[in-house]
Amino acid sequence: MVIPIRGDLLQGTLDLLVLKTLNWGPRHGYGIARWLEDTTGDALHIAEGSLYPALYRMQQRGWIDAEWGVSEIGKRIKVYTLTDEGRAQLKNEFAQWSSFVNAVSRVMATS
Amino acid sequence: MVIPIRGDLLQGTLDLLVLKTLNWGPRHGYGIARWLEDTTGDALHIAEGSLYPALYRMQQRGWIDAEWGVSEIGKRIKVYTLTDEGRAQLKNEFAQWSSFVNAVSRVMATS
DNA sequence: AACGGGTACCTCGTCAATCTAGGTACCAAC
DNA sequence: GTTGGTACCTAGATTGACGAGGTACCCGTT
Repeated sequence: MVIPIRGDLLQGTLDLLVLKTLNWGPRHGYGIARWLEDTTGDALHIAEGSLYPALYRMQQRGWIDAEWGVSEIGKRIKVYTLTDEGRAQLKNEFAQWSSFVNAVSRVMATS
Repeated sequence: MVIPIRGDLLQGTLDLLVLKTLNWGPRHGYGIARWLEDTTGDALHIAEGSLYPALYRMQQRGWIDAEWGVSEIGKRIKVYTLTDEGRAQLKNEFAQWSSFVNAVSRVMATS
């Protein structure tokens, strides 16, 4: 049974997930969503209405670069690449995430 | 060094933390915040502007009961108690949280 | 007497981010 | 010719956390 994950849990983590995905190499938006869903066994669902605004934000912040290209099957795609700033941000966000998970775990583990 | 935790990470998790706190027994709002900050070594900061609205929401949803009382030092306090529904919600939210952390971990662990 | 600081509650307005539901476009398969 | 997949986008609604403010009482210090 797959437990549905509420959207507000994703809040503040979507960027981290996207940055991590792009750390493996350039990818286009749709591909990022598919990759994330695949590697989490569909535990995460990446809504397009969340993803595209997020990609836009991250581009504005200089974390990723974008350029138009063509996919293997001939579709017009926008390919995103991690910048140096993006790599720094990834490191940063992962540290925050770890620290947060750690804190919550400490609470949940109390007895 | 303490890594500051962005507020959006807390989004969707504050309820879980409060429910878990109340699972140890009745507590008042201010006390809940202090307990959470203490047990996480101040990794989490519970803002009152987040906490009190959250308590109100959870009461409306039937997860917690509230009644006025007096603290050990004579202050007027509002004491919250977990309901059966709240206990069910705690179980539910913890399952979702675990599932989510698991999914993110799988992404972050890829190599 | 005045002040700062701790306990304890509350609310208003702002902000940020996700999601739903729509839309466009092309192509392959049935 | 209609469904379904790939691939992009946006507008509006909703939600929740937060900062900043306020009230009230008490204690200890200046």
